[in-house]
Amino acid sequence: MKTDFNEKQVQILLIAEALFAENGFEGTSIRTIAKKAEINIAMVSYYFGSKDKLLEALILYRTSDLKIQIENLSVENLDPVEKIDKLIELYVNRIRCNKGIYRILHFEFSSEDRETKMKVLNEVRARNLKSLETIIHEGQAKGIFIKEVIIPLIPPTIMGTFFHFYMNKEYFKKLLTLETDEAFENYIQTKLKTHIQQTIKALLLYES
Amino acid sequence: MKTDFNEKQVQILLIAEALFAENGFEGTSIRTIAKKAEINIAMVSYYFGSKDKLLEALILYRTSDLKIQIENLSVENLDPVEKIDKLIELYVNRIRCNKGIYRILHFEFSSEDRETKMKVLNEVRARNLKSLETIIHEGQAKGIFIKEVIIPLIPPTIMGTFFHFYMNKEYFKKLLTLETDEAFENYIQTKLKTHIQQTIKALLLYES
Amino acid sequence: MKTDFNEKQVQILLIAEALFAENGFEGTSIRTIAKKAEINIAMVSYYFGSKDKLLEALILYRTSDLKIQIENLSVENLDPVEKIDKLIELYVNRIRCNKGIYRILHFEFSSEDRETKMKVLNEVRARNLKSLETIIHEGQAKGIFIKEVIIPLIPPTIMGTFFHFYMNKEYFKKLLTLETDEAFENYIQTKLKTHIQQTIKALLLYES
Amino acid sequence: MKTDFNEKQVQILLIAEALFAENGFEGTSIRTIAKKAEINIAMVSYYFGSKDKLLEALILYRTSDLKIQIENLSVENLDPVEKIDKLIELYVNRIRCNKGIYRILHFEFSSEDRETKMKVLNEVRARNLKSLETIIHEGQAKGIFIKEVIIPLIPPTIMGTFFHFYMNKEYFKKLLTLETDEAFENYIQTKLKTHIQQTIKALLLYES
DNA sequence: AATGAATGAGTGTTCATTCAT
DNA sequence: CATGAATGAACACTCATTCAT
Repeated sequence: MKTDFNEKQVQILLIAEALFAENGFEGTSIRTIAKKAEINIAMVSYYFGSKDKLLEALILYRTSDLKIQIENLSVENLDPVEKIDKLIELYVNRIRCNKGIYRILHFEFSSEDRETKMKVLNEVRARNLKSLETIIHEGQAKGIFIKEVIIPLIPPTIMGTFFHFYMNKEYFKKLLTLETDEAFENYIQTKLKTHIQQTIKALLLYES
Repeated sequence: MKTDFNEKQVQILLIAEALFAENGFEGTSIRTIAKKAEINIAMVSYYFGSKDKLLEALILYRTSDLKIQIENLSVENLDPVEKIDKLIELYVNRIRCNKGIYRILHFEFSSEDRETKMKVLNEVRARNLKSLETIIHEGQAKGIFIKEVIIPLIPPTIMGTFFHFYMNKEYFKKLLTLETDEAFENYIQTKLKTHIQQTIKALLLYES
Repeated sequence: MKTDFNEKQVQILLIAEALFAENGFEGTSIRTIAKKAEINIAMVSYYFGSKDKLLEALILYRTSDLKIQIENLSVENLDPVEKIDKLIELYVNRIRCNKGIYRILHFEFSSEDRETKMKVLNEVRARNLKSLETIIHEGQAKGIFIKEVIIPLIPPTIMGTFFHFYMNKEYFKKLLTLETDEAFENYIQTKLKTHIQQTIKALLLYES
Repeated sequence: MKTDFNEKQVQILLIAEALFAENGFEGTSIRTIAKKAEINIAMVSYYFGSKDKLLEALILYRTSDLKIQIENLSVENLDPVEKIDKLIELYVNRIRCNKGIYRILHFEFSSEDRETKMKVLNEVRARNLKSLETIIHEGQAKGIFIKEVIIPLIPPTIMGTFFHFYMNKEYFKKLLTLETDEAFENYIQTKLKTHIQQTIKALLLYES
């Protein structure tokens, strides 16, 4: 499976990503993509084989991207609590910058058999989880973090909180009186991020 | 707007709900619904007017259901921490029993203009938030809960965690070695529920 | 074939006629008729057998009506020119009052095989033509009317003028600055009627 | 708005015209057109966008045709009476050659809101009316034509007479003992045309 | 006698895809 | 290598009609 795409293919992928994120996979027609990309309708099938293949290509393109973004936190000279903060900040930023593909990955594929194919995605998840585990185990070894915590359930809390907030944008804009999209985005980067950090830290630190 | 549906209508609604939850609204055709419900294709339009109206009817049917399920927690003679536990249990159970409609409501309509129509949904959300606020304010007044918490961000954490877990079923089944769907369901009702309770309680109780 | 209809049937017929006249036969659905008549959808089929049969019933009902409306002009003690005036007035009024059925008869069925069935219509036409011939022959005998005229082409001029005007209602309303439908109707009864009378009289009187 | 159509489009337009003229717009399905044109059902939408647009294209195609046919009568060195004769001959010939589209235009759009969109048609009508007015005003100025005439009611008389005759073909064939369609067509070009000319001239010349 | 429920054929339209050039 | 033309299947929906009650 090829992972390098030419200029035109990338252009199509980016537009497809935006449209998929906006209207969903089923809600986006090849015609719409072609029109927005100012290319012929046949080009999508020509370049990617089919609409499904286009999506797979998009995931491939984006997840290979994700790999590069991941840095190794454990080497940094920070205490575990700071590392958690940092990790969540990284998480949030990464999702924020890749909302399109994340949304697609997490909502278009839920409960589909396609999921099994998503090796790349699973690899990313596995690495993320590994990073988190390393940090937490370090904190637990140092007696800072509690032990009664199910680590695999922490990423769902981080990502779930983010997505639930993001996908109910209009509701929260109204609720929190965020007038513009910029205000909403800004809220995510400040208050929401802090909320998630605070939540996870509390979970790890609070001895019940 | 009618809220009572006859037997056949309910049958259609239930099948539609399952299919919408499984394949999304756009991904589900009237034909599929009709075939599964063993009715004529025209019946959907006949009973509900259109596919859109069917969805609205489904939401109406389910949310009128939700209203009834809501109980008043504040009157119970429990301390705030127990109330939080109870509320989350209620939350989780309600979502669990209405996964279909919840998924539709929270993910199919994200960023759609239809959202504004969803008064019922907003009412439910408002009531839920109100209950939560009441409990937390009580806890804060008693000096049990911390004050540095953004209450409207708590439901996203509860629901987001649940949904992210639920919508990545296959991944977590593999990760947590849950062989069957029953095991998965059981995990939600025990471990996941506890994780969410633990998380929110920590958030409210941990003085940083 | 029965020609007497009960109260409910007549009600349906009248509403159907209005709708057919407005939107044509194909453009009018049984549902629309049923809704406007505030009866069950099945009633139309129940009372008349089918939509086609309804139309036939309507034609039957109206043409048996038309028969009665025809009066004998020739006996009246008027000079031929006055008789022409009178005849056209009668023509116009009759068409005006039966626009629906006339439109259907003359334009919905043109070139259809059903035409052969339309014995009643042909009888009416024959009688009308006979009346006209009698008057014109009388006028010609008296040396008032010219002889170089093809009598069977006169009804087309009368009816054609009327219908062309009526069926391009919106255009003529704009052209003649007739603001309301009432103004349009009034224009027909006054100016258009006079125009037709003037035209036919000129045709009969003008020696070229 | 494009007015040039390729070979295939013209083929479709011609078949559509025939079918629309035969069975009306509503009475003609895209499938029927496609079948008769031996093309795929989707081609109509593909070429024209929609059934409505197909009709608009047809009107455009035909009326742009009409434009070319129109000659400037006023410049010819004829007296007003001759000009009227000529104009009517032109009228009749044009309608005769474009019966299909004329029938559609005049009977499918009666009293519909679509009518307002039909700018091209209105332009043609306006131009025709203008030509007629010019001639009549000239005749009136020369003291040949009477002044008591409502000019906008003359086209309805011309066209109405023609159409009423044409659309009741079978009736008139029987009445006038015209055995064949050719005889009928011939009658239109000779007797009917003359009748209309005679009628309008009489209207304009007869001083009551 | 009258009707609500239900049907299957048909509507216009859009879809992803293919193919000849 | 790229594309405009074309396709057939599927879409939501409306139609006139029927049938059990």
